[in-house]
Amino acid sequence: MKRRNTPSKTAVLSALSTAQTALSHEKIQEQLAGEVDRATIYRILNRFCDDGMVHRIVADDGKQYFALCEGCTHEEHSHDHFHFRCRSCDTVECLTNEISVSLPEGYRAEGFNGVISGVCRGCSVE
Amino acid sequence: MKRRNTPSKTAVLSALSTAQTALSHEKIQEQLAGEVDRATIYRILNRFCDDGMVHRIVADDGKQYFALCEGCTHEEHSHDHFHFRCRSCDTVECLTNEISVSLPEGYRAEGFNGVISGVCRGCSVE
DNA sequence: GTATTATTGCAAGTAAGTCGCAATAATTAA
DNA sequence: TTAATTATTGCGACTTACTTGCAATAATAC
Repeated sequence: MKRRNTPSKTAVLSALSTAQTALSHEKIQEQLAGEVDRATIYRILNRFCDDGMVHRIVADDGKQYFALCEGCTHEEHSHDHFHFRCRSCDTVECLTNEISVSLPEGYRAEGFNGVISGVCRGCSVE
Repeated sequence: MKRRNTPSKTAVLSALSTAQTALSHEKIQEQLAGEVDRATIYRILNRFCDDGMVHRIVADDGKQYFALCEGCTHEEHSHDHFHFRCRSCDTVECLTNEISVSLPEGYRAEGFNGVISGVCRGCSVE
């Protein structure tokens, strides 16, 4: 199944690449209000994840956040870093620490999802 | 607000303490089918979390899982350990590694939620 | 330009979790 | 032991995040 370039896809991609943080579907929809359908945004994001361009973070609020992959090839992904979600402004950002956890014998790891929540710098200053 | 002992509360508690793993609301409901109402189970679990008897894990499937706290006092909680969710049998269990992550200046951590997903021992053998 | 088929928009559906409210029952005090 | 207080329950309705079916649209390849 070959991918096609569409205005919607471009719009979502540019929203993601402009953002300094990971974006929820909601935030993306706000930016693209009127331009792109809700369901389409979801589908585009899922495709991006399937293609390994974007990684999906499931935060402790149960919602999905999306961030462009940096320094990942299609074969080699390293998303073993934490994310921080601010409980005040609901912003999710990538932290730089890479973590490795050793699993018990016989376990196979496929995905890593680490989120620390609390209050970010901006919100604790105010 | 003082807590009361009820059969429902006891039932949920015993489900949690019998289990070797963290339980989803769904799993608990299965066990208590007909005995306790859906909403009541949710409320009991939330109360347990508020009281610090139970910790809540939000897995990468976006669902909540609950596990009894071990070795936590009301004042001092340490839940900085990872969890493992098997994508095949959907079981969530606690791992023993404790992790500490350093945050950037000005950030305050309040919650930790780390889940590694993959295939557990039981499922990879079969 | 035409054919192929990925992608879109819309509407409806699903699933997890919450909430209001009246009824019930655990606790406390009499 | 009984009566009063109020935490808890059950029910139903609701919200929110996300998915899906389907017909229409529009990228791409020839």
